[in-house]
Amino acid sequence: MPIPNDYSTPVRLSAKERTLTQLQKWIVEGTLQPGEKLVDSELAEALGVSRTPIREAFQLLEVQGLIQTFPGKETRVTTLEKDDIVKLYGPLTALHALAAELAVANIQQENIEELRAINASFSECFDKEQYYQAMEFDEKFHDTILQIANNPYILTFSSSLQMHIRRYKYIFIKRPNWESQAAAKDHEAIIQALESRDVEAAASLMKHNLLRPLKNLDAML
Amino acid sequence: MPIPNDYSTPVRLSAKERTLTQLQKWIVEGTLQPGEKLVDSELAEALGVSRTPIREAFQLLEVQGLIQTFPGKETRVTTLEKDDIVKLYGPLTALHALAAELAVANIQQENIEELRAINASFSECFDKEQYYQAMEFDEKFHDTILQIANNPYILTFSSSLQMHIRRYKYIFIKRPNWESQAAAKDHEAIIQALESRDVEAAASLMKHNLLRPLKNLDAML
DNA sequence: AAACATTTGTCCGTATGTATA
DNA sequence: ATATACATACGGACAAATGTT
Repeated sequence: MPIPNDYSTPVRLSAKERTLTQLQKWIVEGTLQPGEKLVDSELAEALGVSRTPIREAFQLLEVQGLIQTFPGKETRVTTLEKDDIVKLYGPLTALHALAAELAVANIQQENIEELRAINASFSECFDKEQYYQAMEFDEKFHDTILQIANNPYILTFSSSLQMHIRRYKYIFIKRPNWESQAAAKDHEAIIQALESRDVEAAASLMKHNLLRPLKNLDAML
Repeated sequence: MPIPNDYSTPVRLSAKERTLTQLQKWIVEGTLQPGEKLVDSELAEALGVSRTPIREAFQLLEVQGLIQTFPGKETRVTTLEKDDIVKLYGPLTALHALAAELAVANIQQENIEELRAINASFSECFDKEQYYQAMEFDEKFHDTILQIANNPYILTFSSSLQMHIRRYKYIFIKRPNWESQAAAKDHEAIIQALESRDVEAAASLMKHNLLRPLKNLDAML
């Protein structure tokens, strides 16, 4: 089990942060439906805080593209077009491929071992049919490479894209059977490319791995 | 000249928006120096609004990476490491290269003409030695291709990166001589690649064009 | 057209937390 | 260690804008 690395941050969370996290979760998981109207005073009462933290969270949710505010009028959860999910994969793939290239320059032996450990856990999840947890290990694998690449812009953008992808998955595909064992083989190939410092291969394999779910998408949607 | 598509939004700007725009400008142009402490009550008085719009603008400035808030403690303009400018160019290049690829699928004859017109204006600026305006036409050229690519995520991320690049230029390079005539030739080559729907060439030429300023950077910093 | 209801936008007072003497 | 100063976090009230009856 991965150790949460936000342990150093104080347990004390501001009302704004709690509100933001909660609303993100509700929108991504579909509790708050696409197109649903959000009234800050209602949410304030529901979450036991004043309107201020709600409005502050709204600001951030809007730049993340999860809600849309019509100034002076209303605030709504953004709608989703089923076909637009493909628009997420282009930037995601480009950024992760770049991250793989950058990671080659920075990678250490301990990184290799960590990636292998994560991928082993990922693979085990299929035997146990724990597909949701598999998804989390998959994300952890990719996040680790982003960390090694050491570029804050890639990190920020990727996590934003990842959140939207999760939302699409939750809304349009209800069952958590998104991962295939083939992905574990992809991961091992990526690790080997990093290990042998093969920039081209790392980028190319990364693209291939990320585009894999796109192939089965038509069948699932 | 394209018609700004935010004309439908009322001329009436909220205090929050005015505040945000003003603070962005001050930070990017260096009026508010890197590391400078920001006190909401002071800015509120200076801008003639209350603390609320200031705080709301702070939220957005923080996710844009222009300021950093230490909750309950203080708020400061983010510092800049001169060497970190190269970290901006990786993602920027990857996203614009992807945009060029996507634009190939969507491009129309009128787009070609618009791009040629923008590039002509860009080129003229050098004869007049209007280097600041040249930069604006250069950005307009690239923005137009992003528009044609029609991917909202690329658009958002690129504009964020662009803002940071402007900030680096303002802080570390004072003179606005960042553009070279060679860029105009790059642009024409890109246009031809788009016109002949050559995906590979479009992406490759785009990368080359964007990385050009990076070569002269050492001399300037 | 005008008054109303609803919701967002703004202001300011107070509480809480942090740093310094 | 305690007190004090200061800045931020939050709350509640009022103002402005929008849509409706």
